[in-house]
Amino acid sequence: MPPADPAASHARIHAVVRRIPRGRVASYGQVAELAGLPGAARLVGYALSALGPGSGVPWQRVVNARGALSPRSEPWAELEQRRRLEREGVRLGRDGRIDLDRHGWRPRRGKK
DNA sequence: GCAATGACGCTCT
DNA sequence: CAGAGCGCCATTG
Repeated sequence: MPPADPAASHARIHAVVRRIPRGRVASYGQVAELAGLPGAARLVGYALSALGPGSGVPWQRVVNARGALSPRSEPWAELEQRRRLEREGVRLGRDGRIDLDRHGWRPRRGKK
């Protein structure tokens, strides 16, 4: 399969994040893998940051592999993300970490 | 077109 | 457990 176009990868990531159900979180690496870009965790973060408000993408459900939120250019967003997740039923530990064992998204290979 | 940067991940020391 | 190094792809100067 030929290499995917830049815009395609972007769209794939976008689609994967959108399928994350409420109350669950997925890691960047996981999203990247599902998007067909294994090992490109950075791309996910970059793609999301490049997006923006109103994109319809629940970016808040994307956290790092440790289940913690990633500091962004502006610290406000981190708090916003945490607040949104808690509102969806996701509880954070004392260290601000999410129990992936409990809230980690387990995609179904329904893909075909 | 090259170099630097960025919401990351994994392995090794 | 903490720190450093390498890989990954796209965007920007």
